[in-house]
Amino acid sequence: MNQSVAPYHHGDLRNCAITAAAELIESIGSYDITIAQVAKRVGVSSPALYRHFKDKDALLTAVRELAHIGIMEYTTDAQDSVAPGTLAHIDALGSAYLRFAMDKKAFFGLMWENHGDAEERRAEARAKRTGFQVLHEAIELYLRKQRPESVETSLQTATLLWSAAHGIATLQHNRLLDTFDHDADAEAMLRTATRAILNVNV
Amino acid sequence: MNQSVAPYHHGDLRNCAITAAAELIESIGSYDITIAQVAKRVGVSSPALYRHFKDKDALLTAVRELAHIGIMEYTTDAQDSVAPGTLAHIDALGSAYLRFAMDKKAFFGLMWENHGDAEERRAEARAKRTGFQVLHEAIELYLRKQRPESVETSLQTATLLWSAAHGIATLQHNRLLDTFDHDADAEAMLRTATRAILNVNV
DNA sequence: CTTGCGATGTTATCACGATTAACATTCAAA
DNA sequence: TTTGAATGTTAATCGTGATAACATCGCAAG
Repeated sequence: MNQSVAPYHHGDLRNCAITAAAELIESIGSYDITIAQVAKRVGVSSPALYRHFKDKDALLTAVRELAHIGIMEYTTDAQDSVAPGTLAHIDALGSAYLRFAMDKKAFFGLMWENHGDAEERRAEARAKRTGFQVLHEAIELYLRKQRPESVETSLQTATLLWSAAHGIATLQHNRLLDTFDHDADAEAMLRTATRAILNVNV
Repeated sequence: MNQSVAPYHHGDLRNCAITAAAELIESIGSYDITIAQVAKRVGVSSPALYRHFKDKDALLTAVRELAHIGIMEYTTDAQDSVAPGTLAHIDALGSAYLRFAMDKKAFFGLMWENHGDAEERRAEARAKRTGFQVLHEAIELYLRKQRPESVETSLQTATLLWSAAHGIATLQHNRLLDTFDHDADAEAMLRTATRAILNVNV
C-alpha cells in the first residue's frame, strides 16, 4: 500500500503547508512569503490554510520550529568527529552555528525575528534549550578538565559564547562583518573569541 | 516672525516625514509603520510622500540614518567622563551600544534589518564608520599603552568586540539573553567579554 | 505684471495579500 | 443512513503600497 495516502480532503494539510513554506523560503532565500504562494504550492486555496493556522505568523512560527530542528542537526553532525569536552568540540559547535547561519540564511533570519508574543518566544526558547544545552555541557566538561576552578561559571560562559557566536553570525548574515576589517573571517573570529572567553573567570 | 514658516506647499515635507516616521516608530515601539500613518501625522496625503521618497523603503532608509546619528550621540556622550584609551573608555562605548539597543529598541532593530540592496548597505556602513572608528581608536590607544605588541591587531580586536557587543545587544533586544542564564546581565557580560578579548592576541 | 513650467499636493484607482463570511463536501460516529 | 464536525471552496472585505490624472503654488521669463 501507499504509505502516504491522504487521509482526509487533502491529507495532512498542516504539515504539508509547513514543509511547503519552508521549501518556498529556502528557494527564494527570504522568509517574506505569501499565504497564497504556500497554498498554491500545496495545491489548495488560501483560506484553507486558516483551518490549520490562526494567521500567517502562526505558520511562520511552525516553520521556525523546523529551523530549530535544522540547527540542531548541524549541531549534532558537528559532534561526530570530535572528542567530548575538548576545545575542538566547542569549536565544532560554534562552527556549526556559523555554518547554519550562512547555509540557511533565510531560516536563520526568520528564527530570530522579533514578531509574535512573549508566549511563543518562551516556547521556542524551550525548543532551543537542547542546542544551548549541548554547548553548555561541552563547556562544562572542558572547564572541568582544563580550568576546574571555573566550572561553576559554565552557564555564564556558555551564554557569553553563544552571544559572541550570535553576534558574529548576525553581522556576517547581514554582510556587515567585513565592513571595516576587509579580511574578517567569521570562523577565525569565533575561535579567537572562544579561546579568550574560556580563559577568563566570568 | 515665525521661524518655521512653511516655504512651500507644506514646507520641507521630506524632513518632516522622516521626523514623523521616527516619532511614530518610537511611539509604537516598532518599525512596522505605514505610509498612511506617516502622511496623516504630517497632515498630508499618502501619495505626497512619493514626491520625496522612491518608496517606503527609501523613507525607512532615511530614518535609519537618524538612528545612526542617535547611536553616535550615545557614543559621544559616553566619552564625556572617561579618559581616552582606558579600559573605562572602551567599557563606556560598549555600554552606550547596549543602552541604545534597549532605549531605542525599534531603531536598533530597524538599523540592522536586512532589506534594501547592497548599495544602501555600503552607504549606511560609511555612516556607521564614525561610530566604529571611535571604538577602533579607543582600542588602539588602549593597546598601545597596555599591550603594545598587539597594537597591529587593533582592527581585528575592534571588530571582534563589536561582534560581541552586537550579539549581546541583539539577544537582549529579542529578550533571549536570559533564556538560560536567568541572571544574565548584558552590561556585565560585555565587560567580561571586553576584558577577555583585549587580553588575547587576535 | 502676467504667463507658463516645474515642483508639490490631491483625489481616484489599482493590484495584492491577509482575513473572514457563506456555502459545499467528506469523514466518522450514532 | 444521517448528521455534525472538520476541512475546502469561492466571493467579498480591508488595509496598504504604488501609480495615474488632475490641481496648485512659486518663480522666472517676457
